[in-house]
Amino acid sequence: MVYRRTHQVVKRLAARRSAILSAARDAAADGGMAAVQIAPVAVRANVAAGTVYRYFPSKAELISELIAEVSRDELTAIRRAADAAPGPSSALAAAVTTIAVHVLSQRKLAWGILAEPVDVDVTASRLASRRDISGEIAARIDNAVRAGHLPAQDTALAATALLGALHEALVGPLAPSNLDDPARLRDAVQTVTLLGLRAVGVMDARARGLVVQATTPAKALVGA
Amino acid sequence: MVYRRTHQVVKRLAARRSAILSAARDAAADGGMAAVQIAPVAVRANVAAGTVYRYFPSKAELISELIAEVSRDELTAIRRAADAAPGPSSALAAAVTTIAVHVLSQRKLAWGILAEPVDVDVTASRLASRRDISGEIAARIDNAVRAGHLPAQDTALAATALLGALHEALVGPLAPSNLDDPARLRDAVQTVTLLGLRAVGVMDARARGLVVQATTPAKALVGA
DNA sequence: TGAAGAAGTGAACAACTATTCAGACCGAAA
DNA sequence: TTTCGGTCTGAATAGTTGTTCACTTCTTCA
Repeated sequence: MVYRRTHQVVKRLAARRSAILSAARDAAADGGMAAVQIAPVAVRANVAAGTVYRYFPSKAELISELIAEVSRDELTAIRRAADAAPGPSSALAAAVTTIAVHVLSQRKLAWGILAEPVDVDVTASRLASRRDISGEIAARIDNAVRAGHLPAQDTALAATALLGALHEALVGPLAPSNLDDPARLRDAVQTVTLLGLRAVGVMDARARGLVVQATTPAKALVGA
Repeated sequence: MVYRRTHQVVKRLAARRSAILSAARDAAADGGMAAVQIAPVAVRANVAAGTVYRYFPSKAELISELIAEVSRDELTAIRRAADAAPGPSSALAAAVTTIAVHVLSQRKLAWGILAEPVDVDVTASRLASRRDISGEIAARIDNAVRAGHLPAQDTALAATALLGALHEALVGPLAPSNLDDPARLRDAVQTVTLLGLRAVGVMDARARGLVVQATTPAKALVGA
């Protein structure tokens, strides 16, 4: 009398799991990580608190998966943008711009994923998230160096610094306030991208059209 | 029958207050903000838990003062270093280097002050801390711009980005690991300072001796 | 249709710490 | 030395949330 999960049940279970994860993501996007509490998330997902624990062994695990998921999406977007660029320098510019735009369009989520205080230990998945994205940027810098567009440098450190600059300038507590205005937002993205590119040795990004060019396609994402 | 505090008592009270604050600072330097809990801090300060509340209305207030104090010290050091420099560009370099060195020599404390999760709300004092230090850097950038050494730019945003880069690269979770080795540490400080200066438009900081020059006096601080 | 096992429920529990407060202790004035 | 307000103490309190578990509901299969 073996009980076997019907295909339908398997699907329902998967859907429920993903509903819980989505609920957590929505909560984080709304109110930051502080809003990711088991009871409220359960309500959003239309399940009971106990049910969450049938899918995730602990809150730490839930948040870790949330971070991993967001991070995965981010990485995909970065790669897509960079791969579409015509050369290594503009690929780097596109990657940086993509991050800037994403981060700005979901500021609370970004802050939550990156740095917001959480009451459980999620350092491991935050570390992984940073490592993945920083690694991607480092690779793009490396490409530009190899192509002779940038001076040789410690690319890993440069990538990390670049991300730190982006995040602090765009979602940190000192970030400019009126970024809801699309024009200002584009300005901020441009300015910060320019700073970042100059830091790694790009000399005249604006003149060469790297920044503006990279900004244009990404701009659409803000509306979405 | 007016009870008046003797001068001696006043002094003892002040000493005790400062002992509590120091204990909190030590705890933070040892184990980050997580270690700043009322009971352990009280033990370090040789008082009972309740006594802490005769000096600080809440844990939030205690930590806020801690942040303000560290921030004040930091600002003083930055100003001293910058004011001792011969010109605006090297003043900027000196300021940046000073921050880098300080942050590295007290990594846990820096991380705690800046970004570590805390269970009480200290956003206001963190914001103030950032604003003060970022403001100082912005002013130094401004000086260099006015002197014609740097291109015109949004100095506030640049300063914020610069600090973000410093922090992420030096105390963030992706910071290089073997910074206990003094040589590596100096390398990291140099590299990151260079990046930061390039970002704001300094073209050949290393060639012009800005970075090395600024590093040398600050190096002594690491030992202290 | 019914038996057996899986999944879902939500109120109760547990653990962690900031905070309180009634009483002990200390120091200043008489 | 006595009195009395200020100061200190630390065990008890309180509030917050993650987590559990006895029970209900649903699903599979004979």
